[in-house]
Amino acid sequence: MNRRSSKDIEFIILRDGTGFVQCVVDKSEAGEDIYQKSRKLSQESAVEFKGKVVKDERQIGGVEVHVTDLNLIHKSENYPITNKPHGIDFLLDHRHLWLRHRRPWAIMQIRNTIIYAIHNFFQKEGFVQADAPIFTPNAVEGTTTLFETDFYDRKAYLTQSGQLYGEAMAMAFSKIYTFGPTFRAEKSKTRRHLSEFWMIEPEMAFYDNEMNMDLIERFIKSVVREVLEKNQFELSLLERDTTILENTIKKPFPRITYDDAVKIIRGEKDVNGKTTIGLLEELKINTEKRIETLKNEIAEREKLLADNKMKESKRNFIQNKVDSMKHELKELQEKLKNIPLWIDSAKNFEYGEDFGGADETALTSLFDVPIMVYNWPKKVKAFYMKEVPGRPDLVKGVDVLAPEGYGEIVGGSEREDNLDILIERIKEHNLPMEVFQWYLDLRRFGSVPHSGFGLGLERFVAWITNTKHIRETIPFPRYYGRLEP
RNA sequence: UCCCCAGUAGCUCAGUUGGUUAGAGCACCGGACUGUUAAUCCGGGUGUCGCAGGUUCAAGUCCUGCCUGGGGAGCCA
Repeated sequence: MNRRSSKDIEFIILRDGTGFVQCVVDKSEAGEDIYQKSRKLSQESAVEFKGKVVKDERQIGGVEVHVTDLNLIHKSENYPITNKPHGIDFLLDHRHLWLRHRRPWAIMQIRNTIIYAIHNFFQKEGFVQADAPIFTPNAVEGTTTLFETDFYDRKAYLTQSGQLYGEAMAMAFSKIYTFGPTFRAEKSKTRRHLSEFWMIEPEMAFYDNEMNMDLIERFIKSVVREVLEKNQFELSLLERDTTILENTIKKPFPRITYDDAVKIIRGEKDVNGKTTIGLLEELKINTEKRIETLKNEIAEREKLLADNKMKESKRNFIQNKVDSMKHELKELQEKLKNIPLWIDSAKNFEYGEDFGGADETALTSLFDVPIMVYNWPKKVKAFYMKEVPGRPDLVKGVDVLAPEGYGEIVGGSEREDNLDILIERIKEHNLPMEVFQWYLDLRRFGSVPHSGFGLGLERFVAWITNTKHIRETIPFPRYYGRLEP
C-alpha cells in the first residue's frame, strides 16, 4: 500500500496481487479512531479494510473503497523503495520487493499471458510438449561458452539449446515443442542478454522452411492477439503504444531474402520510398534540432537563476529542471556522436556477414511489423541448417526481427536431413563427431524433411511490453554480475 | 576479452579554470491544507566524495593502478 493525505482525509492505494484500488479514509465517514489509525500506516504495510465500494471514474478500475474499518496486519518500517526515481541497479538489488510495484507487476502479468498463449497455440495445433534435458555432455553448436557443472565426476554443461533433442522427439511424435530454461555463459553486458532465460523450441516433421515461416507468423500473431485481448490495462500502465502490436496481428510479415536485406541495409534499395540511410540522416537532423532547443532552454533558465533575489524554493525548483535537461542533453549528444557511425556501418555492410545491432535497427525501422529474413550465408549459421538448392553458399535459415530496435526474437531453419552432407558440415565446423552419433542416427533411420525454430521468451516479452532492458522481463534475472537476490 | 562512460547523504543527482565550513530534491519526523494520483507548502540532518598511491602550499576536482557498476562490440534468443 501507499498513502497520500490531506486534512481529515487519507488516500491509500491497496494492492492484493490481482490489481490495485484506491481506499479513502474520510474522518467523517470512518470515525476518529479509524482515521487516526490510517494516518499511522506506512508504505508496504499489510492491512485489511472494510468499506463500501463506490464508483469513481477518476480511479484505476473505475472504483474506490470508502473505508469504515481497518485492521493492521503488519506495519512496515523504512521500506527501501520510495515513490521517487531509483537506479536500475538499486532496484535489482531489491528485486524481491520491487516485484510488488506496478511496472514489474504489469510486465509479469503480460509474461503470464504470453506463456499461456504459447501453450494454447501449440496444444491447439496438435503439438506435444516434450522437454529436452538441461544437463548435456557437449556444446551443441560449439561456439558459445557454456556453464560447466559436475555430473557424478563427469563434466556436464547446462543446455544452450534443446534443438537437437527436439529433432529426435519430432521424429517420434511428429510435432513437438520444448519450453524450458536455457543457459549461456557469455559475459554479455547488453540490454538484450541474460545468462539464464526461457526458450520455446518447436520442431516439426515434414515441414520445409516455407511452412516453418507460415507457422512462425501464425504463432506470433496468435500470441500478440491474446495479449491485446487480455492485457489492455497492463499495456496502458506501461504506456505501451499498441499500434505496432495491432499491425502485427493484421498485416502480413514481409519476407525478405538475406540478399535483399543487405541491399536495404546499404541503402541501395528502398522500402515504400524510404531508405535506411535516409532515415538515419533524418534522425540526425531531428536530434540536432532537439539539442539546439534544449541548449536554449537551459540558457534561459540559467539567466533566471542569476537573479539572486529569487526565493530559495523556486531557485531549487529551476535548478533541478536545469539538471535534468543537462542530463537529456548529454544523452542526445552521445546519440548524435553515434549516428554517423551507424550510417557508416550500414553503407559499408559487407555481404556475407551477420547483422550487427545497428544494422538490425536500421533495417527494422523501415517496417511497422516484424520481418522475416531468410536464406542466410552458410558461414554465419549453425552446421545443421539445410542448403538452399542451387545456392551452396546459402542455408534455409530464418530470423524474425522485431520492430522498434528489439532485434532477433526468433531464429529457425529447415534442418539438413542428408546423412553425408551433415557429416561434412560437422567436419567443416570442427565439431567432435563422436558426440553427434545419436543425432546422426536420426538421418540413418527414416530421415525426413523437418524444420523448427526457437523463440526467446524474455526478448519477446521485452518487445511486447516495450521494455528497454531484458532483465526486467523475468522475475529474478541472472546475468554477468548478478546472482542475487 | 576489447572500447566508451560513471562511482559524492538511505535513494536520485549537482559540484565551474584545483581554493574557505561539500549542496539540492526525495525518503524519514513534525506542522498546514476536504479529493490526492510521484500531491503541494513550511520546519527539522545526514557524508570514509569507490579503494590505494602520486602531483601540489592546497585534490571531490589533475595523474597512475585497482575494484564495482552502466552502455556497446564480439556472441546470441
